[in-house]
Parts: sequence; structure tokens; C-alpha cells
Amino acid sequence: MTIYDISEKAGVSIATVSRVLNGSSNVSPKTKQKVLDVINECGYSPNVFARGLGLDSMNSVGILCADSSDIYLAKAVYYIEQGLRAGGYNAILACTGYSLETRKSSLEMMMKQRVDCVILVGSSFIESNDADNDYIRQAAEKVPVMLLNADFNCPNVYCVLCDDFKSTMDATIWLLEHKRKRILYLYNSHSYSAIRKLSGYRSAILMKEMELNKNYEQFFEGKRDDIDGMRDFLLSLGKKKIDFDAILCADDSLASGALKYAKVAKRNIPKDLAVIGYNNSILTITCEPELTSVDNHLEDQCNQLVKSCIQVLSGVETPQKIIFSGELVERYTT
Amino acid sequence: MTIYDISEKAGVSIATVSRVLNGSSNVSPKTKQKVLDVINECGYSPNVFARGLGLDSMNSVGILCADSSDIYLAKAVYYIEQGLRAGGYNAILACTGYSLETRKSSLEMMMKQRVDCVILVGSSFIESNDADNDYIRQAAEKVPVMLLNADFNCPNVYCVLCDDFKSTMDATIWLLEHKRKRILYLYNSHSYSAIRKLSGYRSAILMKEMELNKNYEQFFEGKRDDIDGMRDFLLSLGKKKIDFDAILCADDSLASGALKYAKVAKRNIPKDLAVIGYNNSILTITCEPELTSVDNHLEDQCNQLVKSCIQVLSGVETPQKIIFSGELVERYTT
DNA sequence: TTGAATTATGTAACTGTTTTCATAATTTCT
DNA sequence: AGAAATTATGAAAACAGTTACATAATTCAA
Repeated sequence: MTIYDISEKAGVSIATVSRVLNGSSNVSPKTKQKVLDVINECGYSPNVFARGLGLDSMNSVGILCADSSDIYLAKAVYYIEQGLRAGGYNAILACTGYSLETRKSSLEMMMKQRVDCVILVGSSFIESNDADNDYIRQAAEKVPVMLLNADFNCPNVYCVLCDDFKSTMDATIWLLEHKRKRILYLYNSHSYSAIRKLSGYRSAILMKEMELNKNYEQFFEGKRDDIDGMRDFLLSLGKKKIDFDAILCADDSLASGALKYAKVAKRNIPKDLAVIGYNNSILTITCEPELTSVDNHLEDQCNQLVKSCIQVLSGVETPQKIIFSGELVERYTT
Repeated sequence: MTIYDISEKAGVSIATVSRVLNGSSNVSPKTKQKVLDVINECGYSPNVFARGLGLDSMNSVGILCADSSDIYLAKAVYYIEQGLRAGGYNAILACTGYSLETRKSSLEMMMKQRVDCVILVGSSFIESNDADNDYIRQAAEKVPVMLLNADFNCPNVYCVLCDDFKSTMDATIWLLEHKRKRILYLYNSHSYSAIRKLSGYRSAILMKEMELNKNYEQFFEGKRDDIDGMRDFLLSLGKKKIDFDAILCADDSLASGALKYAKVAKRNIPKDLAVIGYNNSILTITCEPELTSVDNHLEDQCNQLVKSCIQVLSGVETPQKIIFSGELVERYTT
């Protein structure tokens, strides 16, 4: 069943059928209806490859993320996929892992698939050594690149992100004003966003005229779901005489580890130890006690990202950076 | 940069270039090397649309799942995507939601995208009214259909699943043999797998020569992440004088709700109340106390599914049904 | 050394669209 | 009514590959 069959049955040329299919101008109402009738009758739909060949586009966009099984990224991928499909695009997913090499090759793969646009989900795509970000610039020369949760200045790159700096600063200040003086900042990646959070944390400390202490900036090297590892890591800090009365985590799962630590170390939450997570994921309500966390409005961010994406692809002028602000959701760990 | 450019620079015809590209037979080593050199030099890669048009395939497979942000499904999607990509296929993702209509239209969408194969992730794709499963049979007439965690007899449909019946029966028997006599089975979907678990639960009760009690088979209607709703639902059962000493959940998040219930109802876990989850997800270790859960070896299942998928697409004979068995992972709620 | 068999290569048809350009049909204006 | 402008339609040329078939080149056997 091709456009030729339709054209024949409708008694018109394939050009006319094509015009009807693409809602294009200048087809007489009668002809249009006749063609439409034949199309419905035959259940015809145009071949996507041929269409792709003609238009150099299959209306698809690539979603890249390090690990779509991560609770946070999974949510993002979900919202984005829903939005794209609603907008008539289909989503090609690729999980890149966290190494630069696999990210590069995944991105190249996507370009070969001739996606209309590429969405990089998560700040892990941005390297601190800026030269290593050339792979993004190269992609942006070919198609628009959308970044979720990362800030990157480059033509044809569009960013939607949360002001992690300010959110973390606010959370830190909140802790300081609630009598916590020895706040541990715990993070598990050197991604853009974890580093921005670190800056926010430091700024808050300095703003309150306190001293920075490297011992309070702790990096957990283990995997993201190694809750026991996080617990043990925090226990080891105790042995090193690093004393803290609050843990500010770059991520809810780190906070889960902190809760496990508190239980084993027999520290009372929140009296003796406060814990704040980040992302306000489902972990905040499944853990015990329920976790105070920074909500970064992920769903809104994703909707905005998709909206921007579709605008860019439609040739509509679109802001290159849109920043959301986070908000502290208080529960029982503070 | 097209195949013509390459053919010209290499001084051969496009047919020869095509042969080299497709590793096809009968190209002399010299010519092959010359062509390969030119291809590398130019960084040429063939246009996927033209290729798709010629071969009626773009080496893509569709992954359909109800909700890729669900912890369990997200893991599955992740493993499957990784496997597919390693096998040279790229993954088109669509989240269908739980209604039959959206599933149908998503599947049609995929067929229009001319995927080589379609993978349905999760038992929610199978309707209890078999006539409603015709949409799967129709798809299977066009491309192989792979089902994760569902059992469906149909030509060109391949299933990889866990023996939920037996796993749940075993878990129930385990509880019964540990002196729990009033076991509540809690589920939140009427999917194939939840119903199979129900049968397993019933069989265990009957096997131990006890009476079935409808009050102990409870369906939670709320959303999958409505932990508070689950808690309240269980509290309401108490008010209805439904008395239980164990809760066997069809899903870990239901078990999270059960833990919340236990806390509010001041029931001691595991002394007074045992809780068992299903899937052995990250929730089992982030909650408190840590949750005993049935591990259904999701990663192995997914790897097998992808392996079968690639085999089928390569024309290799492949078993239509592969069943894994689950295993109880004991933690602190039993 | 010739004929047959095998291997290597090229030509051209084919995949199913979109789109430009030319032309036919209709409408609008004077 | 006739010219000009507008609208509708079709023919044919892209788009970039794969592949069947024909043919040229080589290898092999007698």
C-alpha cells in the first residue's frame, strides 16, 4: 500500500495525495475529501523511511541519559517522553553510563540516526574541563541540543535547570538558622549540579561568617544505590573524629544512606542529627523517618524542556536558558 | 556526503561501496581496503533513511511500557535498552499508561515507525478478557513481539517471565510455616502477574488446609506512589475488624505503605506483623526496617529477553517461553 | 590453451516519499 | 467578455541507499 495505490484509487496524482497528507495548501475541498476517504478506507499511512528520506527527518528526538534506572533520571525520561509523544515526536532512548567515551559514542549514534534534536538528561553530561565538552558543541552544529539540569553557553544549546546554587544555599542557611553549626555536605558525583550545590553550601557558610572546613565536604565514591556503602562511609567519618550535626545531601539516595548511618550510630533524628535530601523523590516518603528534601520541580522542568524543544524545532524563537527555583519540603528529618 | 561521493573517490561503483558497507560477499581485498580507506577518510556513514527504505528496517525495536518512571519498569527498560544497543539495535521508547486504548494506539504508532520488533515490558499489557488481547496478536502478524513478565500463547510472541505463581505460593507457605495464620495479600493492579500471585497465595492457603477468606485479598485502588494512601487503606481495614498478622504485597511500594501503616497503627515489625514485598527493588533497603522481598531476577530476565529478541530477528530458532523462578530475600520485616 | 566455473564489478531498476516547475482550471477585475 | 491573477493539478526530478542481473576478469581443470 503506497501513495501510488491511493493516487490511483482517488484518480489524482501522487503529488496531490502528498499535499493532502501534509495538510499543504491549495487542494480543492472536493479532491481533498476524496483522497481522505480513500486513505481511510485503505487504512493507509505513509512509509516513514521514504518520508524521512524526502524530508531528512523522521520526527524523532534522542533522549540521552546516564542511567534511566536511576529514580531521578527515570522520572525525567518519563516526563520528557510523554511530552515529546504528545507533540508528535517519538523518542529514541540511549543510556550512556557516566564515562565521557560512552557518552560521545552514544551521541554520535544519535546523530547517525538523524534525530531532529537531542536531549541530554542530567548534569553528568557537562565536564568540568571545558575542552571535553566539545562533543556537545559539535552536536549542536547539526541539531538543537537541549540540556536538563545543566548550564552550558553555546549556540543552538538550550538549558532548563534548577538553581541548585541558590536552593542549596537556602537549605544550608535554613539549617544554620535552626542551630545546626556543623553541616556535612555529602555528594557522589562531580557533575555540574553537585558542584553548584557545593558552591551554594559554601556561600551560605561564608555568608553566616563561619569558616569553611574541608572535612565537611565529603565525596562518596560508591555506586548510587549502595546504601550500605554510604552508611559505612559516614560511620568511617565518625572514626576520623569528624563531628557533624546535619547532613545535606546532593541526592535523596545519599540521604537514605545517612538515615541508615544514623540508625547504626544511634543518632537521634532530628534531635541529634538533621538530614536533608535533594530531588524530593519517592524515597523521601518510603524511608523512615520521612525525609526533608529540596524539590526542584522536575515535572515542570521537563515540560518546559519539551516545550522549548518543540518550539525550537518549529523555528520559534526560544530562550536559551530557563531557570527554575527549588524549594525545601520539610518532613521529619529536620 | 553520499555513497556516490565515496564511489567516485574510490574509483568504484556504488554497488561495490554498498557491498563493502554491508560486509557482503565477493569484493576483492584490494578494492575493499581502498573503499574502507576512503570511507574512514571522509567520515562517511550511510543515510539511515535511504537504508531503511531499501531494507524496510532501521534496526530499531520499540520498547513499550506503562510507566518508565515506575522503579521496577525503569530497571527493566534500562537493562533492555542496554542489551539492545549492544546488539546493534536502537530503542524507541513509548510509555503507554495503563489504559487499553493508549496501549493500542502506542503499539500502532510503533508499527508505523517500522520497528523490527516490539517489546512489551510488564504484565499490564495482557488483559484478562482475552478478546482484548487481539491488538497483540495483530502486532505479532507483522513483527515479533516480546513480552516481559507475561505469559501469552500466540505465534510470533515470545515470553520471558518469572513464575509468580510459585514464588508467591512459596512466600505464603514460608509465612504459614513461620506461624503467620492470617495473611493479607495486597495488590494494586489486575495485571496478569498480580492475579497469578493471587492464585499462588490461594494455593498455598489451600495446600495447608486452611480456609480462603476474601477479606484477606485486598485491592488498593490508588496510584502506585501513593504511600500515604496505602497506609490509610490498611488502617481502614483495621476499622473493618479485618485482623491480620502478615501482609504479602504484590510490589515493594505496597510494602512501603504497609510499613507506614505499621508505624501509625503501632504494630511491631516483625513480631506482631510480618511484611513481604515483591521485586527486591531499592525500596527494600531504603525503608526501615529493611524489607523482605521476592527477587525475580529482573536483570537476568531482561538479558534473556534481549537475547531471544536478537535471535528471533536473526532468524534463529528460539523458545517461545522462558520462565525464571523467584527467590525470597529475607531481611528484617519477617 | 581453451572452455567452464568462479569471482569481481558495474548498470540500472527499485524502495516511497516530497517538491519544483510547468500547465490547466478557475476566479477576479476592469 | 477578455485579460490578469490566483488556485489546483500533474509530470518528473530529487532524496540515498540495496540488489537483481549482466558482464568483465580471473582462476581452474582438462
